[in-house]
Amino acid sequence: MDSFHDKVYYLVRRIPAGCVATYGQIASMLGNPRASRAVGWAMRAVPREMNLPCHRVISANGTLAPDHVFGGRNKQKEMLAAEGITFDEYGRVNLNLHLWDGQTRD
DNA sequence: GGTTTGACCCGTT
DNA sequence: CAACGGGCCAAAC
Repeated sequence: MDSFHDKVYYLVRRIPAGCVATYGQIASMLGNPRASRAVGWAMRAVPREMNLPCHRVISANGTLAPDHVFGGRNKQKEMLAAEGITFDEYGRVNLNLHLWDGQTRD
């Protein structure tokens, strides 16, 4: 369990409810700020059976993942909203409000 | 072990 | 301002 994507799962799992993290941020935490793509790769590679809050992982500009990943267009949006995440009129997450500090602070 | 792809990011056209 | 391309890294084929 030392592979890159394994660390991604571990890190994503640490994201507290009501917070979101960006691919670049996670990649940077792993030590590869350029590995944002690899993070996205790990996300699409991880089975949904896993207890992984992938809905809390979004792109740097606040846009959520493509709908086909969650099987529903606003599916991810609903889950985030249920956790207290708010969106702007463009359907994007307010990173300034919910962006994860990188520490579970818990 | 080289090629392809992937839920990205950033700069340039 | 929207679209395109290049670049980065890691895993699957």
